[in-house]
Amino acid sequence: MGSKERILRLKEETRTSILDAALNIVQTEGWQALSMRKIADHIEYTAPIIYEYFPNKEGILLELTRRGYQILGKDIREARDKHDLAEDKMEAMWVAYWNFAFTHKEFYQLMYGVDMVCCTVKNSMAEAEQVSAMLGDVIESLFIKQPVSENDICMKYYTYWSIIHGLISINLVRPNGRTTDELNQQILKDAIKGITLSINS
Amino acid sequence: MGSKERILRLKEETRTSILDAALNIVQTEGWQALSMRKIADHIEYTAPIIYEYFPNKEGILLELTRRGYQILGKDIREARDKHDLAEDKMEAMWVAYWNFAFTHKEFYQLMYGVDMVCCTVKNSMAEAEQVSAMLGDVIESLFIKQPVSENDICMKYYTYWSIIHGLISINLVRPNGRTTDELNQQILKDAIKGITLSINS
DNA sequence: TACCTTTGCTTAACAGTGTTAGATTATTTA
DNA sequence: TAAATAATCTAACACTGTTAAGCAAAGGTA
Repeated sequence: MGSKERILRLKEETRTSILDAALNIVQTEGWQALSMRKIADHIEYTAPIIYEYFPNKEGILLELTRRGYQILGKDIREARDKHDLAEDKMEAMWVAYWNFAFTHKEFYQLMYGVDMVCCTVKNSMAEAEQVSAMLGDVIESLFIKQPVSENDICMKYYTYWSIIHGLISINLVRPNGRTTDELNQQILKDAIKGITLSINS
Repeated sequence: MGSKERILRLKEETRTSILDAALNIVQTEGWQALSMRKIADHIEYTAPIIYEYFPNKEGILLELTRRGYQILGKDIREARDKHDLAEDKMEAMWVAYWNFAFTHKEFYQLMYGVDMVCCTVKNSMAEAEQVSAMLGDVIESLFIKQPVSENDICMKYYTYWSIIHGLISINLVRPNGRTTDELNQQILKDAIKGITLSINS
């Protein structure tokens, strides 16, 4: 009978409806609000049936991660194919990556583990501002042309910090990647030198 | 009587012993293993007394964050004071920052929200590797001198990714900072151009 | 049609989480 | 010694992810 296929199709439908519900909850209430019971509420079932479609909560997260990479892949591919020169390709691809991170914020958080918990009060902590003040002062002194605008300091500060924080994140998250310590140190120092040189040019 | 001060000192002691216990648990079992009851076990009390010293769990995390920034501040300050030239200061400070992130991994994770959950299986996901393959291919084509070693591609890939991921992280975590969208786009494109230029020089 | 088996789904429970209220014990004060 | 205060614990609440048992409806078979 054809009912077999209909049932299979229905099962596939509730499977994706679980993923949709999860994404919906995350987009409206944030990652920390995502719970199995809440997903079950959205699809009008009880929590245990979710385990008929996914092994556990992480299974749902993993599938959403896959979805995210599919979207990201499509965006980057399209950006690449819009240009001929490799330089233009490169810039367009990274800009696409950048845009993906903000238009699909929740996906990016899931894919690259950008945690946003306990970051609300942290802004106005004296100790934190002291650190950025020290770095800002030295950056200011790097400029030959004085005085330096707050904007210029800020920009260079974020440039430094981005590449270093990025490198650290990557190495903390995937410590057994294909990069070595020497390679990382090389990238780090090259990047610092590059940014420092670019200040007065 | 002087017992008032002794009691106050004792209270201060258990307060720091709570923080020490929390740090100890995190260092041996990771962030996800940190629970109020486990902290209580370590200091040989029951969970509710922790709330006499901290408003809630986030309060403990916030205090540990403060501790982290104190250590980081000291490290960066010392690195700065070891050099005279601003360029040397800058490099030493960022290297100190880098070293802090790895010698005080748990602190860094707390301070900058580098999540390491659900990153074990994620390595071998086809969709993820497809994305990095696309980017790697274009990077390879950027090199004038052919053939390009796997190492060179890898290094440039991580350089690109670091700065972009870093910029995104910073902007996702603290969206209301002192940076504007135009400034970020400027930093982003400058950085991309800079790395691209550095490939054949 | 009657029975049996399978499927779909729910209820109830377990072990864990952060957090709070009430009771209990110990200590200090009068 | 008696009252007041402080320190601590037990028990509970409302959650979390996850699992086992049971019920009810559907399907297949005689």
